[in-house]
Amino acid sequence: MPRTERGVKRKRDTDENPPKINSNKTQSKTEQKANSCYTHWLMKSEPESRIEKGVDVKFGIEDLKACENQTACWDGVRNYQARNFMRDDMKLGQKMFFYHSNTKVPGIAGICEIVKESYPDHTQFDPKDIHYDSTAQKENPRWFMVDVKFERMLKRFIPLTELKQLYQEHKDSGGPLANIALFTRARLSVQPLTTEEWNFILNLEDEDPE
DNA sequence: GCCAACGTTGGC
DNA sequence: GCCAACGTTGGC
Repeated sequence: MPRTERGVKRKRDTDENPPKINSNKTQSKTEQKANSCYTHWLMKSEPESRIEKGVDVKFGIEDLKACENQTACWDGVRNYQARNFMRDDMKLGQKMFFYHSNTKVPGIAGICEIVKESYPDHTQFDPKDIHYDSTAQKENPRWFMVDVKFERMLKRFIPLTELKQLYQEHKDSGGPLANIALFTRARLSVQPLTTEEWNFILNLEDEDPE
């Protein structure tokens, strides 16, 4: 139930024929890369109440913890590249960072596991849902989601500012975060991480924050 | 609440 | 298929 993907009124589909989705060059390049080496993920959701079309979009990591089995479906994603990562590349047992966005101190809060691979996002067919897509067809769903299960909180919250500083240093030094999607593809709500990026960030939880 | 960045739409 | 207009994301 993440509501990070804000409502989209879609009049026309640019993408009826999977898997050849985005003709956009940067996107297909990123996807090829994803197929070959991305095994970890970062997914954004908003931990603070915000009313959109009369509905509270809040879904922080504490909300996931409170779910049955500490598991929830990641519905409401309405961006093609984000969808493609979920639909094509996320595999059972892979780990993802739960990122808090649109909040006073954005950053990474915890770790979750993919416990169910992609299946159609039911909210696209629900006229009462804020992510309803009137043009989605039951026989040919457009939007997909995965199930994620809470694993643990990070030992300390890793704020965006810290990651950003490291990113800027690594851009010059060629360090592990030099190409991290969090800054190179800032608006993507479902992002891939290389194993190197994942391990580097994970090690930060044992360090003292500056 | 502002607004830069960027994805999408649709006229041509 | 270009690209201006428009809409969303999300940090600040």
